[in-house]
Amino acid sequence: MNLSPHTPNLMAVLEDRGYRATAPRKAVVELLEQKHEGFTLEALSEELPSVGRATVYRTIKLFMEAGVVCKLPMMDGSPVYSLARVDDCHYHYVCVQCGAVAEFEAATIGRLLRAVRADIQGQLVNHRIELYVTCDYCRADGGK
Amino acid sequence: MNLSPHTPNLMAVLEDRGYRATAPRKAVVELLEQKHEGFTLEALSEELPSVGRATVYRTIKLFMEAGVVCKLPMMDGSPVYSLARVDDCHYHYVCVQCGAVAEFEAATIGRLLRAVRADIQGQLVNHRIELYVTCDYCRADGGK
DNA sequence: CCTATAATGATACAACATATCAACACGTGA
DNA sequence: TCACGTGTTGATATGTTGTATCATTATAGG
Repeated sequence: MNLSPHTPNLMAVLEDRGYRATAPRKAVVELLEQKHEGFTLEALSEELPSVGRATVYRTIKLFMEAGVVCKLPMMDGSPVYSLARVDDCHYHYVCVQCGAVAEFEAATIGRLLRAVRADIQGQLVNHRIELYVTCDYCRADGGK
Repeated sequence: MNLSPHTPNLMAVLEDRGYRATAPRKAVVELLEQKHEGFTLEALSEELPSVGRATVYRTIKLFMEAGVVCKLPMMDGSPVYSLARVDDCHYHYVCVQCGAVAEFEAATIGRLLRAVRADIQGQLVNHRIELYVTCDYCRADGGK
């Protein structure tokens, strides 16, 4: 893993996985590097009129397979996408108002999972933990 | 709260909330009481050809508002619905193979949230925790 | 039994996402 | 440089999940 936080070379991630560095993909990457937290694919696509919608979805899917982009559900279930900056296991918290996504890492969670494993039937294969917050910026806005 | 585990009187839940006990709703309830774990609304609707799709969705929505039915995302984001049997705060684990849903309660989670609150910016307003397992039954099937 | 209102269901629509497929771009080997 | 095979694109159609609309019907309560 050689993703440097905040400035991963996204195009290289794709090339390392055997994909070509095409113009449409570069356009997606360029946008991604700017608005890398808490975006929707429809918005992304609208901001890239030169790139087909299908290609935007496909490119993001490649990044998800590479573990570089995460998709998470808002409280109502609608999807938000986010660039992952921490390379290994991480969790997200999302602002319920503006959709901004941040990551956190909690050693506590490992302990939680070990404790929970005893309480459930079956073999734990995965888990999902999402926190929903009002971010400081939105709180300062006074709910505007 | 007077939901007796495993056999809640679902129709009464609706009536307590001011809704009528109509025939379509009774049909939904009857099915719900049988296959109460890990179902999709499309499947539910298909099994109730006498009830309109919209009514199935509407009825389940009422149960969700009453806290009696939960909607949770599978690992790929697709929704699964489940009857809630425990009345207060509870969490779910889902079999990734058959979609069966079970509930668990972990005191640990309260501690987790308190610990995490210090690690994140913003005000925690909600959270989501889902565990994905291979249930004993599916494991016995040998991945069939 | 009448009437106001809740509820239904057919249909259309919306949001999010993938499948199809002809046209195109790209790298490579001749 | 050309030709070829394959990866890629984008327009379009389709799929999935869910809600809005609205004319019609059912229901409860006087």
